[in-house]
Amino acid sequence: MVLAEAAAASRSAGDEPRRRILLAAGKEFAERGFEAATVREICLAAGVNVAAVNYYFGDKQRLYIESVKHAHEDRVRQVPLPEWPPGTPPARKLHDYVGTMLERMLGLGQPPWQVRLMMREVLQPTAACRELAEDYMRPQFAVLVGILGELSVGRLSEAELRRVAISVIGQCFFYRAAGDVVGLLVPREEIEELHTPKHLAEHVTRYALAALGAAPPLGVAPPLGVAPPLGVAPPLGVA
Amino acid sequence: MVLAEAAAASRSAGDEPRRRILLAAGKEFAERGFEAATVREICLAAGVNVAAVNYYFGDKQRLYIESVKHAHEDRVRQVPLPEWPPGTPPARKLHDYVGTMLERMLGLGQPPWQVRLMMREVLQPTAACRELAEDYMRPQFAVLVGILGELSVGRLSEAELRRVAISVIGQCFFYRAAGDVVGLLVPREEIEELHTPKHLAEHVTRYALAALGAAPPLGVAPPLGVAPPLGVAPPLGVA
DNA sequence: AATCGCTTCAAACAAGTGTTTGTCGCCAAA
DNA sequence: TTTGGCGACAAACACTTGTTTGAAGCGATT
Repeated sequence: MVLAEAAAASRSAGDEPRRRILLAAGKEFAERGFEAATVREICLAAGVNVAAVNYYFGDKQRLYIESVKHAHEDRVRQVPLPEWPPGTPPARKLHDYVGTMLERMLGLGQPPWQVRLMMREVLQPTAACRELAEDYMRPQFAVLVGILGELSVGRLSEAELRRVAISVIGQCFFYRAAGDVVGLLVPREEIEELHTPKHLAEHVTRYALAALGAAPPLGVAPPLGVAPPLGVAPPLGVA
Repeated sequence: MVLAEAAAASRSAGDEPRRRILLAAGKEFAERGFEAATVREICLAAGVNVAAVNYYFGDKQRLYIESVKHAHEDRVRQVPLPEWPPGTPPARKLHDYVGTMLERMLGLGQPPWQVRLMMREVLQPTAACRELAEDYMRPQFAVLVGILGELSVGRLSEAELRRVAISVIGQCFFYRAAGDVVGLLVPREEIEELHTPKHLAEHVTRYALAALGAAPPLGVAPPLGVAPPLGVAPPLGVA
């Protein structure tokens, strides 16, 4: 059909400039922030005319919103949460969860500007992106709280679980957000060796498990790897 | 002396506009970032002429650097680390350290823009402010690593201690940096009750102590307060 | 009174900003 | 072939930006 052809054309060739703008805008906004990024620079990088932004997105503000949404959805699609079969030990779920979160933040396979863009939003949310926080982050947060609830089998209140969840997320967040400063405090080779998503996931998970009494304290037993089965640790005697 | 009088005048009345500019600039830079903040707005808020910025600071860039330094020094002076007498239990030191850090970040007695300004620098350090990171943050970080070393009495390597230290700092950081998003995930009254510097300090400290085996796991024993003596917990039997 | 140095000010500057405009080329529909 | 509309473009628009300028204002010193 001619109509189908036209539609396809307007979505492939026709939307190619639109996607190029979205890509360039994401990088530029991430690196320089909304107000400092210039439409001209974005269009130059995208290889389109200045007027194209107005043509495709209306104005700079709406281009920004589209960029943030696009970046986040892209990132979540790239690194999804695994599906756990019933009966999966909560310790493994936690490990997977933390690993996924860190992979999203630190994963080197994908451009880093996407995360940086999100960081800006977290630090100072834009009105249009609160909905994104509501729609995406809240359910993710609930999953984590659920896992922690399984791990602590009723010993902690909902409020306490949320605090622990924030602690877990905060650690993951910090490794990315403050990466530059961390680089000033830790030897370079240590970062390259130990600050990979895999190693950090083990650390953050172990840290949480030990704090909850679901694993031995740090430095007491070999750190959990992928190989050894993850279960709830034997109850600890309390003084 | 006339000379002394003149010097005093040039440092009190004479530097009053300078200080007013520094104050207004700090707020403006913190809220909008370096490039988005405008010299005109700053001068309007400070009640001085636009040319004053150039007169007192040379240009916008140097005004920014001065603002960041001023804000940080001010904050550190407002909430200093306590002096610990020899023999102070490391668990108490950790509690004090975390409390100080959170008080600096969340303390309501002082304007919040100072911290926000620092957040921007941590997220994306400016060339001129790396020295600040070197001079101020590195020694502070070393103190924390030392405390954690005491707590784990040789069971952890230096690299592992640094990772734990980053975890502790990351949690404190996140409570401030992502405050707005946290507000979307946690009920309002829970924040007002539990997300105070004091309560959070207890949580972060307890979390770390439990992870290191220096306190019972979360939810097993009453949380540590100021009253009960803090010491190293009895060694834990390992499975 | 005259002079000097420091501070303040309104005004202007050149550069860069987001946005709009009118035109031109192109390709399918009539 | 003509027509119509869509997409791209250079040019211009109105505005804001950081910075500079030169002329005062003011008090203390000579």
